[in-house]
This record gives sequence, structure tokens and C-alpha cells, in this order.
Amino acid sequence: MSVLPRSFYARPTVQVAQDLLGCFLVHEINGKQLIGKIVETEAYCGSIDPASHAYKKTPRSAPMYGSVGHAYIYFIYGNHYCFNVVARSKNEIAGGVLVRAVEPIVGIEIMKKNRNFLPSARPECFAKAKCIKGISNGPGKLTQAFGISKDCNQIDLTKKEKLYIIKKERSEPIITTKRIGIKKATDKLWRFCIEKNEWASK
DNA sequence: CCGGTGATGCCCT
DNA sequence: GGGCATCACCGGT
Repeated sequence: MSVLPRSFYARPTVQVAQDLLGCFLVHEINGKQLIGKIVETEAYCGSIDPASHAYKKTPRSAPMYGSVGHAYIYFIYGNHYCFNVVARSKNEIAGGVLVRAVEPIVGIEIMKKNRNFLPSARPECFAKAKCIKGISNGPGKLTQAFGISKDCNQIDLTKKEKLYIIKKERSEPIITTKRIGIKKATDKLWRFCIEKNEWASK
């Protein structure tokens, strides 16, 4: 159960995005642990990547220029947050990895509550067991399930405190695709998923 | 929703 | 003109 060290994040953003697959995202909230296995990520390569917030340095994107291993969280579409980790090698100027989906491991009942996934609230959903997949299979869904919001922005993920990431237990085959929901740099194959994992988005 | 952007306006100099 | 504040609008990892 060791936390990923700073050196893990001080490597090329694309590499970190791949290596985060299988690692465990932990959020400790109200004395309870929420844990999910990272199954889908996307790399955003800062100043060379027109799809990245960090393509230009602005007050919002500044964290992606800051210390690697910290969280970068932003609010989007008026209703959800996205969770990124700052990662880049020495010769990159800015960069981050968007965590797009996790497989729930610990604290599933709390996640259901956070997502309003109670049988009483979603009878039609619970009719088909499949629907539970929707608990954390998207960037906005997983932050809601994990109770991650703006106040987690810039947290140091290498400190085992409130929000951190634990090393993976084993490597698994991954698949590489184009990134989702962007208009620029759509040719880059910077989305990564654990192969045959049913908790990824889409 | 809310940050980025470009437009507008005001005042200094 | 140029620096800065305000504002409306737009589009979103």
C-alpha cells in the first residue's frame, strides 16, 4: 500500500497516463475511505497540446505548470468537476492526466449515495443490474462518487493524507485510443484504458 | 456554472 | 496611445 512518489509523476505525461492505469485513487472523507482502481485516463500535454487547458497559461491552468504530483481540478458544464494529476518530465512545460473512470473497490455504498444511486431514487435503474456501472464510469461521475470538488484542487497526492494514489498491484494489458470530447488535436492517441475492463466510460 | 476572450470605456500622461 | 477595470458572450478534457 505505498503512495506513488513524486518521481512517478516527473516523467512524460503520456507515460504517466498509461502507468496510472491499475493504480488506486483514495479519498478519505468523514473518516471513511473511498477507493477506486483507475481504469481510464487521458494525457493533456500542456503547451504543445491545443486541447489542454494548459496550452496557454491562465490563472485556472496554473496548477498544470506547478509541482508534479498535485491535483488539478476544474469545474465544467455547470454541474461537474474533473480530476487531473499534474505530470510531466523535466523538458515539458506543463501537463496533466485526466482520470476518466475508476472501478469502485471500497466505500461503494457511500459512492452510491453521493451519486444518488439509491434504489428508491432510481428504481428504473436498479431494475437492470448493469446500471451500477454508471457510478464512476466518467470524469464527472467519479468525482461526484468520490466527493472530490474544488477544495481538493492542488492537493499534494504524494502525501498520504486526504487524497492520494497508491501503487498498482500488477500490470494489465491496456488499449490506446483517441481522446474523447475534444475539438482540437483529435488525432493524438492519448487515451488509455485497461483492456476488457467494464468500468471504463462509453 | 464560470473562466477566457474580446469589446468598451475611462483616465492618465 | 496604453494600461486597466468592467462586461457580455460563449463554450466546455
